[in-house]
Amino acid sequence: MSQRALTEIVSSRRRPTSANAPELTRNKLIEAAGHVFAERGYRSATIREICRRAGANVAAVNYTFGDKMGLYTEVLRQSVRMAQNPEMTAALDESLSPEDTIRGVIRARVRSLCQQAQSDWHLRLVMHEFSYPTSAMARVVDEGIRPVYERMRIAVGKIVGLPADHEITRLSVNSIVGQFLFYTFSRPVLARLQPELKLTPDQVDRIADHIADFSLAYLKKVGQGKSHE
Amino acid sequence: MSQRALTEIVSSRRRPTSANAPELTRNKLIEAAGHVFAERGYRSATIREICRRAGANVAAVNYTFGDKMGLYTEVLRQSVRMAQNPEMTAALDESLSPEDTIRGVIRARVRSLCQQAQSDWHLRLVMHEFSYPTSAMARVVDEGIRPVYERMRIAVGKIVGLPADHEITRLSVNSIVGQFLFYTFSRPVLARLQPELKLTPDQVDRIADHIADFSLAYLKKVGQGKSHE
DNA sequence: GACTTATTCAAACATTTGTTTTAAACAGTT
DNA sequence: AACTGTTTAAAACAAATGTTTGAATAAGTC
Repeated sequence: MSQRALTEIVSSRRRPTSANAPELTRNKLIEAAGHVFAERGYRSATIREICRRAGANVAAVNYTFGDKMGLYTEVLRQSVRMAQNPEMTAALDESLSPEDTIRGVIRARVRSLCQQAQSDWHLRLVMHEFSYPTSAMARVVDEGIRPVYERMRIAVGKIVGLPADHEITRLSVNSIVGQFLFYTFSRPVLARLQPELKLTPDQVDRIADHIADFSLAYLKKVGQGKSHE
Repeated sequence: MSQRALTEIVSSRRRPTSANAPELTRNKLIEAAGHVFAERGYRSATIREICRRAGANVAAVNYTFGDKMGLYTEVLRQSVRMAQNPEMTAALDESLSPEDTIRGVIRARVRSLCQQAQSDWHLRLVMHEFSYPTSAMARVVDEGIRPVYERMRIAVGKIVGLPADHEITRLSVNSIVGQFLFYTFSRPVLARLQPELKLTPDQVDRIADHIADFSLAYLKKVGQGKSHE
């Protein structure tokens, strides 16, 4: 167990009044680790590079988080929390119409593509957890993905006129999710395949609109078919 | 440079008449490496595990392929070749109607999901190259992906009544590709999110049909809209 | 100011891993 | 059988990497 974790248990008061220095290095480590983990994946990321980028000592990770997996878990937790950005939570509001819910979720996710400024690595990290799950995947799915997925199933179900757990409903949600995840997953390939595709903010919005139009065409068609029966 | 590669250049005849032993270990290495690379990714895969699974000596990889990247390149080349299975090449036949082309491509790709028997790792490998590209990515895209992509653009363009390089055409192809790649990428997450989704052969075919129906609803709608103008 | 505690740092450790080396086993040829 | 070239095997190497250690520094408390 890490020196610090031990200390926090033994001493009754954590975080002495001032002295926010440790909290600072802790945050710097998480921020740097996010980038490195997202770029290289868990195994290929090295503690030395993370600490170098964070401007901290090599021992800082083991001191603060116990070990490498402890840091990764913390980064992932942060990442899941960040993925629930205001735009996404607004899209999940129950008062919205089904169509607005779908358009909102798509837009919220796709938009996170072009704001590479800070939270670029969050999504890439979750992506990596998708294809090469570690022990931390279960929590990521349950806390970060399932809520959106469930909400989408309800919205889609209303449009197609089928139960939320109907096979067509589920497959349709998969189709929608697959479309916008593609732009995150395959960005390098996309860059080579369509060099002219620039991810400017308005281009990103056009992509989001396209995905919504593409998806709603099917959903509405099925819904109309059902209403005629 | 590897001992063997050197030999092949110096000696005029490769592959002495009988003596298929080296060819055998070579194939065993590629087969084992495919599994390990697909499971762990390039960096996390170790030569020792590959050789252990192949029943070969640790030095076999460096002897036969020069270095680890040489083996990976060969595995990837094999993988791209395998991805062009008979079903896919049949789907790319120019005489097919646009709709049959699209349905064929989707079906060929999605079907490769359930035949985990042998070629399971091929697709996962390309997936990994998608999200964490190595220097070998360019060839994978140009040889394995671009042909399918171009053919899809033509077929989609015909249905929507727009040029193959129109933005709507391109985005629509992305939407289709994204849908079936989702089932490969996110299989572990999908397993947790929809435990009841079993990838039996007929279920896989239903998924393929759904993706085709889902996509064609939009394409045909746009095509009809265009024909009325 | 002495004492205790928390944090940072440089160095070292132990293990893993890609690679090389050197020799032995094998196969074909004369 | 002797020779030649090819493949395999065991051991060793060198670099990288997660982790630990022990001293130095800072910070708070009496």
